[in-house]
Amino acid sequence: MSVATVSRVLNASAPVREHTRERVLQVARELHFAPNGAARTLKRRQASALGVILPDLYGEFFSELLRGIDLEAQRAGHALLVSSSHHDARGVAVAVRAMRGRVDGLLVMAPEVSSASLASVMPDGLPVVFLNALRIRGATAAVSVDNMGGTRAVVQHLARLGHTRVAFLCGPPRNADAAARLRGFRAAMRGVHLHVDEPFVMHGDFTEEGGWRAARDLVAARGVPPTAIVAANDAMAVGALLALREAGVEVPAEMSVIGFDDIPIARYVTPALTTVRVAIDELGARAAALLFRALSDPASLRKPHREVVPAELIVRQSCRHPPHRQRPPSVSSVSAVGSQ
Amino acid sequence: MSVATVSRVLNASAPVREHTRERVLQVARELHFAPNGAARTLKRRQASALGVILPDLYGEFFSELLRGIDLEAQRAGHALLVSSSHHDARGVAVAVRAMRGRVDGLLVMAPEVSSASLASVMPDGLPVVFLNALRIRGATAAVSVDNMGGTRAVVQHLARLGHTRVAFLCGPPRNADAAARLRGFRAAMRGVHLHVDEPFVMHGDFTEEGGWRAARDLVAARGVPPTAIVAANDAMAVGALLALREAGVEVPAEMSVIGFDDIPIARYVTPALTTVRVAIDELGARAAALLFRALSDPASLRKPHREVVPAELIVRQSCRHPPHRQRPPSVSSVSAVGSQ
DNA sequence: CGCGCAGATGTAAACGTTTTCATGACGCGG
DNA sequence: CCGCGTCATGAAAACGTTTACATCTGCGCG
Repeated sequence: MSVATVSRVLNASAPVREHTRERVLQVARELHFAPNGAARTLKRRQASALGVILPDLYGEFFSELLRGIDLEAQRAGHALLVSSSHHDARGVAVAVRAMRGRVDGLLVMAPEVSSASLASVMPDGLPVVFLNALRIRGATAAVSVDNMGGTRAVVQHLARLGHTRVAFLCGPPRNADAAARLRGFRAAMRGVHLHVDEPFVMHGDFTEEGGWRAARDLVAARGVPPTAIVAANDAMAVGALLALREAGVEVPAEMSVIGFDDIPIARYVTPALTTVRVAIDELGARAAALLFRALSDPASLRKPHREVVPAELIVRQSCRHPPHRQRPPSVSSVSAVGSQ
Repeated sequence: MSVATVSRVLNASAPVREHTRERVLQVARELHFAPNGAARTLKRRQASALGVILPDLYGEFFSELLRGIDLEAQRAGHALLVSSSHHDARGVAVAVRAMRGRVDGLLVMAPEVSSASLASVMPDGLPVVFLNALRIRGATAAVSVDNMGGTRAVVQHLARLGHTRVAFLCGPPRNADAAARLRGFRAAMRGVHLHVDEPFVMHGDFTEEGGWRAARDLVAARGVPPTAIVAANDAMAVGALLALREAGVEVPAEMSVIGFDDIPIARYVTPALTTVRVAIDELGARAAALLFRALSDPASLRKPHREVVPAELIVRQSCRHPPHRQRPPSVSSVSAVGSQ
């Protein structure tokens, strides 16, 4: 029998007489035959795979993200071609080139790469959905976290508790999420008529150690300390918690700490971390779903599409009202206490 | 100019005159040309990709594993084709078939699939390295964690502290790691001449909730309780910690708890969890390295090769010597205290 | 009884590369 | 001046599928 018949049997793409069908299947089983994916992709012009380009794979964030993507891809019968450790535009470009012809679409997360250079390395004719990226020039789709809303919730929560001197621990300078969270913080502080003390805006890098260093410096600095620290992510908040404990500053009695992301660890630190929950798996799933939509309806990519996954405040034990000012007893102090 | 020349320029596979080379590159840039991966794979008979088949993607374990694999694959210029959620033999078979012709080798983790059925679904002619699997029949390679050594260290630690009544929280019944850890526990207990009380061997499922349930039942049971709980993984140990706190049992004063894996959370729970550290990323990296070795030297797959990554006891705060027996004061009690 | 038609199967082209072989140009030694 | 080796390039086959088209076999209907 001919290769064509075999193909028809295996794909059920055309009627084949029962007798020959059986024989083909039997022989296929005997020879452990499995079709060659590359040839199939080449001919069909569809790879049944999605390319995923990530800056890194370290930590729970990426694990969750991948899980969300995989869930959606699996449902559509697609595999995932994953490539990580691409921090700069060149790295992303290399990864994209390597994926050409082996995937049907691309999910790209490169929070540290500028919008312009990202757009310039994207292949034409391959649908792309960006994750957590800066606003991308040109007609593209993107899914991102509601960083502004999340930080607004944080600031409003602290303001309600009575905090006025609030410090902010930034993420890496060129990171899109980090930048958005700082912007959100500033805007929200304006919104509740609070002043942002510039020395209270500290540099960090999204790592635990960075948070630890920043908090250590903060409590060591002279001058009136803040009563609350807002970290741009949970890892830094956890580091800050550690530094504060080492410095003998009690949380939340003397200092409130609040994070962002709600990584699993947040529940387990002492005191449990008040933070902003982001459904990271949903971020991935939504991005994948968006990509599939673009695949089935290429016209939908014409107009830029942007989705935002919500960020929700999770109140735990690391925030409380600020401590009373420690002043020599006086009329003004008493009245301040009385005003609570 | 011809396609052949273009191919030679892009791969630097044969001398091309400088002038034509320039021209080819220029045009390629203009057209944003990128070679088609499927066609390349088909012709070259090498995909520059590794297939990774996992049971799941949930939690830090897989994130770390993938990171280790990716690190090694990246070094060799290979991409990763990831497929997860394959718990049974059929699921693995489907994934394997889908990867045929798109990868150069396979990394398979299927701790719940029996060795025989796993062997039967593996394609011939494609190198495979198993992760954390039961002993596979036939000539294959595998990398696994030193579960026996890890549990031995745990038991010896507890024995040194003076524990005699030790409970064990099993993982899922058909899971290879879970089984090995239980076997290791029993063997080690025999090794230190301690009796394993069968009611103290509790069923679990590697989840936090499973650990919580088991610990709750344990303290609610009548009879003399154990003085230490060994969990087959950290997630269950964390759940047990929670259940004990809820039941008012103090850890480590009244009960010691010890885990396995050293997931990041372990450091942050209160009390910090004593556990066994496994370099999960190394597990992945070693498996990938082994696969690459097999690729460059197919003969090396002839003889089965097995690697074991070490497991190291990490002492934190969740284990202490057992509490003194609470008996009505008597001569024997006093002498027991005196004997310490 | 012959023609057309439907259903089953074979043939061959095409997908986009890589690579072998052939061809042409060129310089050099005989 | 010719033959030969070397270097650059073109032509074409091959990789393993899918699929449009051709072919063949019956069968029903005019």
